[in-house]
Amino acid sequence: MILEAAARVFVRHGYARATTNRIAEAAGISVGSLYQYFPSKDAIAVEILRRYRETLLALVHKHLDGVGEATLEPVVRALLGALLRAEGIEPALHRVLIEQVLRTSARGEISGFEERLEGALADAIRNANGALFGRDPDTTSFVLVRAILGAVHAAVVDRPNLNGPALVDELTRLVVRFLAP
Amino acid sequence: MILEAAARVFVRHGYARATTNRIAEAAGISVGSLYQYFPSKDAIAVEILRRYRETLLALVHKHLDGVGEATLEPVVRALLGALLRAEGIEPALHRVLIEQVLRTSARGEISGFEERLEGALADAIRNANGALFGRDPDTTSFVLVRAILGAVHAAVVDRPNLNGPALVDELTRLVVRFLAP
Amino acid sequence: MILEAAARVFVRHGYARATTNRIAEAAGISVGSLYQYFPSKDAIAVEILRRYRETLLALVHKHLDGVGEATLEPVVRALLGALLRAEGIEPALHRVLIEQVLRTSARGEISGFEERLEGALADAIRNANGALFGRDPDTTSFVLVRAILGAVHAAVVDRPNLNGPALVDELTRLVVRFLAP
Amino acid sequence: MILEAAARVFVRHGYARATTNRIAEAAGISVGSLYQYFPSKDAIAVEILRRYRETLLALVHKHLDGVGEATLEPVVRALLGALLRAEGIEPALHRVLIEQVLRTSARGEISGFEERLEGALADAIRNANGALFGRDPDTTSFVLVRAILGAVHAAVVDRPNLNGPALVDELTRLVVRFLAP
DNA sequence: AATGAATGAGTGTTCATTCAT
DNA sequence: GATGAATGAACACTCATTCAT
Repeated sequence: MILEAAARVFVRHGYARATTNRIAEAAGISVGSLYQYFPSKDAIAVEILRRYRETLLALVHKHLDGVGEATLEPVVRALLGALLRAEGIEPALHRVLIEQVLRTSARGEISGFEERLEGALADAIRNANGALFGRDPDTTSFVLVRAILGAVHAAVVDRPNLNGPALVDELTRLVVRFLAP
Repeated sequence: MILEAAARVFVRHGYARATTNRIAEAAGISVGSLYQYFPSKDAIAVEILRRYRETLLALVHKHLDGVGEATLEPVVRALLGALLRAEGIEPALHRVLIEQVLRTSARGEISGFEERLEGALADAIRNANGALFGRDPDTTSFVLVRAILGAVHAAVVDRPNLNGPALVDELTRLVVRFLAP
Repeated sequence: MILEAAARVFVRHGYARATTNRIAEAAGISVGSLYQYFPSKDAIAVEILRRYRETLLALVHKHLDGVGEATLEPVVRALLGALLRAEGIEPALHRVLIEQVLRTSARGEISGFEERLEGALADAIRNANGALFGRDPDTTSFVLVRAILGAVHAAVVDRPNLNGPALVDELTRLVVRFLAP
Repeated sequence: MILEAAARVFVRHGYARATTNRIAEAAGISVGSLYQYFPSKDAIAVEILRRYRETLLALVHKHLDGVGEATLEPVVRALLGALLRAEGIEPALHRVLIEQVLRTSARGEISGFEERLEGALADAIRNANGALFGRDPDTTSFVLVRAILGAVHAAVVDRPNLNGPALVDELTRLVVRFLAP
């Protein structure tokens, strides 16, 4: 409850202007109670971000786990479609958390999300394509994860009305062509 | 002077802890004088971001203006290399501004940067490739701009030591393959 | 139990930072139960101080009751030794209570301790010395009680390693000479 | 101005309930201004105590500097009289500061006051009496300083109406007899 | 134009106390 | 009786902004 309320307040007011009293009010409790569940405002944001991150990672794993060489394209298409249909992404929340919380004390506790995605993708690549002859798998998955995250994120945040098949087509094409040997 | 000083203070302390007194001190003037040139702290950040944005756009235009079909790959490679060599990107400043300023009051005054990049890219695409038969140019440039921005930004911010030729190779491959008909 | 626990918490954290929850926890009960036995945090401190005061008074009486003229010095020496050996003084507790509790609401409920000591001493003086010709017994016992309390308290609190025979010698000398006719 | 106002508020409300806003109001300024002169509430109390301490030490030195063997009694009498006439002691302020401020962070910055008094007294003793044959000068001055501080302090705080000649007589007797060889 | 002392609303956080269970 | 979650007033402190000099 508190996390949901806090997420709403973060989205509506931004992190800096989301006062603990406002969050408590939105959660229908008192500030005092808020502090019985979370030791600080930062801790609330960190927990929201942690859960969000786990959700996304689970979604990615769910799609990539069964991937094989023949199935690369449909799997990528399904994953991207799921991401874009906001099954994983909560745009405004993601934005405010990434943009503002990371600046605060919590930096270190949160990092590693993209790195884990890169690892998951690198594994999937090896399973599907064998070696990308001559290409460094670390660099390849770094570029791909960050590029896709950038595009998906931008699509969800800045172009909510663009989420049509054309977008999935283009994103899928980007991935599949990039991963061709 | 004020803008340079403010940029330094933003980078060093983060937006929220960059007090106007600190900025004024770093600029060698008094707070009072600061407010004679900028009506608010936000206005300073907005102006920094505006200039930063213009610099990046100019860099992109400079590289794309002479692009022709035969030269797509070297041009892309040169542009990406320039971006990654921090000729355009100042990672820490970019991060603090994007991550923190946009949430504040200034949201609306700043947007449009990526859209203009997309326009520039779309033009270049048309000049170089003619039509990408059957593909929607808006969606294509949207995906490409956001993907590249995501990857370049991540590389500059999170992997300052990764900026080797392999990275440029992969990024160039991403672009060129994606733009193939 | 509650009082012992509270005393420990007062000593460890100071009065202001000794929360009622901490006290209850130290006592192995809940805050709610705490408030079934004491109406407020102050009341706990007052009761601790009251008992402490009674202990000290009893110690003084025990030594002074049998005093006679011939025995003044050994009695004084024994009493001072007992006080300094912490048979009566618990320095840290004394300090925190005296220094912090008295300021709170409880001022009036606690006073009278020194006055009763003065009375006890005045009686002992009369028994031992008869009249201190020409000297006002009230002033004399006031001065003596406060001087000794000051010195003993300082010794226990500030000079725990000074509690040797030399200290008792000097204190005894102070008392005996002062009470000489 | 701030220190005077703070002293008044400390005395009236006690340290814990002396809010910085109250102090600022009493000083006729805003909280913000308060913090331009002192970095914290504690710092204000520490500075008050420091000045108070210096005043007292100066008073003691002024009286003891010219002491000689023959003049011990009149000098002691004059000093005690001065102390009791509140030339040096501000009872309520002293109490609240000693009792409450020392518990806070400032402990270390303030200590040493009594020790310096002991040193001053020890010097005076040597000048006046030569050696107190066989007695440890450190213990002697410790006992005397703490005893006198205790008695004088109590007189000023608890017996404002007792400050008559009889009190000075008794205190002087205490000192002179104690210092006799 | 330049200064910088002054402002005061606003923040995160604490903790004595209450009361439904 | 016992519990402990809930309360919310209160606090120290910050900082964007103003304005008299």
